[in-house]
Amino acid sequence: MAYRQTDKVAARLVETRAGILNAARTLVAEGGFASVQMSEVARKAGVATGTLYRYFSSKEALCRQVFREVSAREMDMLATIAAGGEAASERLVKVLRTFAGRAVRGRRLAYALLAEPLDVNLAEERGFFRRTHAEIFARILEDGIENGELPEIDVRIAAACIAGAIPTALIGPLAPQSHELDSNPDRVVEEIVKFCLAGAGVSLAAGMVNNKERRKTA
Amino acid sequence: MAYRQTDKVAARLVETRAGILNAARTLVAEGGFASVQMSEVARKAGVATGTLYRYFSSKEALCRQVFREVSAREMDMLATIAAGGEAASERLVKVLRTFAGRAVRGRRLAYALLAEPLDVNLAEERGFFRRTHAEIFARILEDGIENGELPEIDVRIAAACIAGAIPTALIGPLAPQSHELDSNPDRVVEEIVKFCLAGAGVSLAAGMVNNKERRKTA
DNA sequence: AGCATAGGTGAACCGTGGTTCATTTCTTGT
DNA sequence: ACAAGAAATGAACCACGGTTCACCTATGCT
Repeated sequence: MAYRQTDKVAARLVETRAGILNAARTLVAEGGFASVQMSEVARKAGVATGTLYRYFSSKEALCRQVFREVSAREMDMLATIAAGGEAASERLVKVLRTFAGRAVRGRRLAYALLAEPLDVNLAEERGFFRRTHAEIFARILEDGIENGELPEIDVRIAAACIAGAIPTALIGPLAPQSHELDSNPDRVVEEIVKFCLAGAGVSLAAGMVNNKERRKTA
Repeated sequence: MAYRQTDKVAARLVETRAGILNAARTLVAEGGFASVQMSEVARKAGVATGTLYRYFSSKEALCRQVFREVSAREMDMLATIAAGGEAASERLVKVLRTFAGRAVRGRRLAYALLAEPLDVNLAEERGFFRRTHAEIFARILEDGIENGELPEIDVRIAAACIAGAIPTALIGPLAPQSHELDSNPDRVVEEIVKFCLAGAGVSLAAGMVNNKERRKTA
């Protein structure tokens, strides 16, 4: 025999793969998944279109991977907060603020992940993403109910409401004008969070305390 | 000259047009806008594909019209309730229940109107539809704030939250299983409405009173 | 150097489904 | 009945963009 893949080559392959994902991710962040064209991805990654198919079996597979990588970061972030040791209502506030805050700031990407029309294959991926959100919310609500911080509500439904309210109020046709979001993102985020907290039965007073971070509460 | 359109013919044209819209609407209700194919519409309407283009300049135009007709009915319904003379919180409860209730019962169509991935042209139409919802909610909230029934909140944002929470909690990946919705739609609707009312600051007690329709309240 | 094999290329291919248009059929006035 | 124009037809057309594949280049071993 006369050829066996060496480390150097393997490294280059990894790099190329990363480059392709990178190019695709950039395109998504610029114009959503709909704007991703294989020829464009290839151009941006500096390879031929055919090459893409040596790394990903199809456009769908590529987009899926992009979706996963981008959404994983978001989910981890929320999961970390949710796993913290604070009181349920405090964790809830933090999670909602983070979720909403990141969505406003990365609106284009948030749009792609949460609201953009996309075909069934990717919709599955999004389904997972959103269900994970809802689960995170639901678990915190459960905690809160268990130890009496929150009233007894259907946590699944409340979680779904939250997971729907936040993106809708921040991105898409019902969101405030972009310039308002840019000039005053925190106010809008606070208002949305307030709505969701109230919906879940968190007393507003408790929410407000968190606003200033425990001062002399503990 | 030798031909001038007569009433009989004009009537037939109107009928054919209606037939086409009807066929298209049926297809939408069955499988969403994505499943609409001109050839299918033609088959279902009993005309040739070419004929469609004598009535609608393009597929987009046809779908747009279908969207408008279907959504107009829904909007009117809500607008009528909103214009009623009851107290703001009562009107709010009614509007939310109607919105959610109709969505659960006509889930396939609601999906097409509210959640299905569709391309930009129709997305515009949907934008109008959703903005109208939000406006209806917002106006009621304003009324409530003005006469002191409700706390002072940002009505635009609250309205957007509501308009996002309800569909998300009822259709799509975060909704309860279909069989649960079928067997127990009212419970789910009530729970969602409760969340939204609480979010908007309607005291739960008031909401509950309405549940039984004023008994001896007034 | 020479061979075997992996990796890369990009122009051509192809399925899909909306749209067109030359032709046919129907309507109406003379 | 016939002409003149309107309406309907549906097979052919076309654009689009993902995918393929025959060919080329780079790499590693002897």
